[in-house]
Amino acid sequence: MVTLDDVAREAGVSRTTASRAINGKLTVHPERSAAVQRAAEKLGFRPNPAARSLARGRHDSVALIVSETNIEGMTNSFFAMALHGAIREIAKTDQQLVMLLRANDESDEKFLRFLEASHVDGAMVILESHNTELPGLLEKTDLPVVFLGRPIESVDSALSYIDSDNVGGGRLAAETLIAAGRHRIGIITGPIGMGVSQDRLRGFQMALDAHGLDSTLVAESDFLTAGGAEAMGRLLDLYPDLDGVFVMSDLMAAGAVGTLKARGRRVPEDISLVSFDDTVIATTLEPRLTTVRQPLEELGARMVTALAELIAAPGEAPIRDTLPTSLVRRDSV
Amino acid sequence: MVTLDDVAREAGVSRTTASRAINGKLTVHPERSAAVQRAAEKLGFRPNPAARSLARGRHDSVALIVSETNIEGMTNSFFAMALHGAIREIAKTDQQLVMLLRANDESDEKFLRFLEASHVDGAMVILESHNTELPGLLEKTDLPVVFLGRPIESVDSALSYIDSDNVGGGRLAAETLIAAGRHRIGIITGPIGMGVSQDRLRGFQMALDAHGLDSTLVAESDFLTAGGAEAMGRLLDLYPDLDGVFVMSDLMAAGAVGTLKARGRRVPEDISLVSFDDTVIATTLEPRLTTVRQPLEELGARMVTALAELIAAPGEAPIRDTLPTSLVRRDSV
DNA sequence: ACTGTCCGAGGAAGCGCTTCCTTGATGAAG
DNA sequence: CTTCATCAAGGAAGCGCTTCCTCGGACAGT
Repeated sequence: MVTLDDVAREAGVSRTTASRAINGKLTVHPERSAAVQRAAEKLGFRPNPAARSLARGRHDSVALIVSETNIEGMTNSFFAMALHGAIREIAKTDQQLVMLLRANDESDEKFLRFLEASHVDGAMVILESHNTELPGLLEKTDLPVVFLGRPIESVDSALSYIDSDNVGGGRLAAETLIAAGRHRIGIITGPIGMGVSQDRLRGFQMALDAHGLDSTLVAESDFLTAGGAEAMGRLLDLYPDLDGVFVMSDLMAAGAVGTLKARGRRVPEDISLVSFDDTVIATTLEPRLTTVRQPLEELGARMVTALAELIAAPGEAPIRDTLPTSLVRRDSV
Repeated sequence: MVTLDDVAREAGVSRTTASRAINGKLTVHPERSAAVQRAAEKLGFRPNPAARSLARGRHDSVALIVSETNIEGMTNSFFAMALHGAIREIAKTDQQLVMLLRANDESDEKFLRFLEASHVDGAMVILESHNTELPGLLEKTDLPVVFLGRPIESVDSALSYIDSDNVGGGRLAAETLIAAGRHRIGIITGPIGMGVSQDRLRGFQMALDAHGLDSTLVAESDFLTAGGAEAMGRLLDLYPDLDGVFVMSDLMAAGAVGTLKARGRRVPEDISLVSFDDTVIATTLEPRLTTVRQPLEELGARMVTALAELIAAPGEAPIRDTLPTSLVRRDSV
């Protein structure tokens, strides 16, 4: 850990002056100030916020008070539900949850610095399709990190993650469609670069192959509604005889159902559909979706406890937990 | 501020012993330990987390890394959109955002202690119908607090809040319906105990009164979908000749439209509807909703800056800002 | 040339807590 | 009765930073 003293020594000034320079006080000679800045930069100095708070009597942190119901209401997305589980679990400990925003246009370098400046004991990331670069980035830090969702990098790295049994979920979806008597079964995946997509696809294909069915009716998409609508169209164009489809998220399923209706295909009469997630969408859509449930709030909670374990025992083996998925039968099959 | 030294003095032991007792170390005589606990309780001692972090080299805080897109996707609720604005704004400063969960079953007393133990410089609350007790509770603390949404207590207190122009929004809704030639216009409100409900109702009634229309066709509800469906039914039962309705949230509008359809009323042919919020629901519903837009992300951002001002200048007058609402015309009028 | 100002810089104290090290007291062992 | 271990408790240092206070030097005014 680089302290202000180190910086002062490097710059050849007193700690007092270094402090002033770092804080942009005006009573310090420009030349020396520059020297301090240079030294700080060179050594990678990050002021310890705890020491600052103590000395200043100020904390530079504000609270957002979140009523439980605030987040209970957020049942409509993967992220929100996982967040709910995580916050609940944190509240049981005496830890604080600080939210760090990684802006879309922020450079990797800058974010890493920001993260280190935060002086947190560990970090968690809920992986969605848009932040797949984070695992690779966070590998560079030796801060304990837990991901919700298997990072694609996990095979040859020591990343820790909590995930649901996506392979099993994919198999479950496929078997449900097969059991319903379907045999031209397509699949709409999330970004194929994501671990979850690969795992679900694998489970799905294993099941179809085991039954001697064609498992190559694949359309890649993005987990979102519009993408699902578009991918469904593509699939239908290529395989007009489709009678079943596994869609990897409720959101995409909403889009897919729209396309299906627009093309005059009835669900489930003409084509059966199984989706994934079991968010509220699955119950509000017409027809209500048969979907593979992921225990999102549990995943969020487990992410928190896993991180605590990692912090308590650094250098141990990575934590990799898989929670079971289950099928929720409704009206779309 | 009560420090460990105060506790030690009160308990008649050394600071070292007090520290050990507080942290449950076993090398302290049970009797003295009890004395320390009593003293701490009596004085209301809360360990300063900054001092702890500094001494222990540990921070007891973990980060949740949130990509911007994570929360951009949360466009479907009042809370989520405001949160988005707030997080973005915080990221511009060097402050940290800590999320504090107020559990549904947590006592006021306990929460207040928890809040104080957090040692944050200030707090923010996004008011929704379920956490209306928070303003009254937080008045008891002298921590700077900013609410998003006018607390009902605001009239005779010094609470700070940011709100959208709900009176103007209510008027806007009414005038839109009147301009569409409607003259039996009902309204479905949120909980009437909430400031926002009162304000929107007031604006609505002012406009109807100005045009000599009956402004008493009121049904109270809860801002949620099911409530909206139910309230619409009530309104229809009482006033079968209704030809226009102002619904105070997109969520309730979704329910109301459902009821309307079920009863064979076409929107907007038979009855015009204006809602409030402009969340994604407004564009996904059939018909797409004409709705009063609140600048939710701006409200969230302004809440952050207001809090910063409050922290910087404590004891100043409360901050009360109102941001304009606007009408978004779609297909429901 | 002498005093008075002003400015930049450093010494040192101190923020509130934990913890190493030491000390005194007690009881067991020789 | 002395010696040792054992245990509870306190003294004091120190975590990394800010900031009050002091001080030396440069400069201007007389």
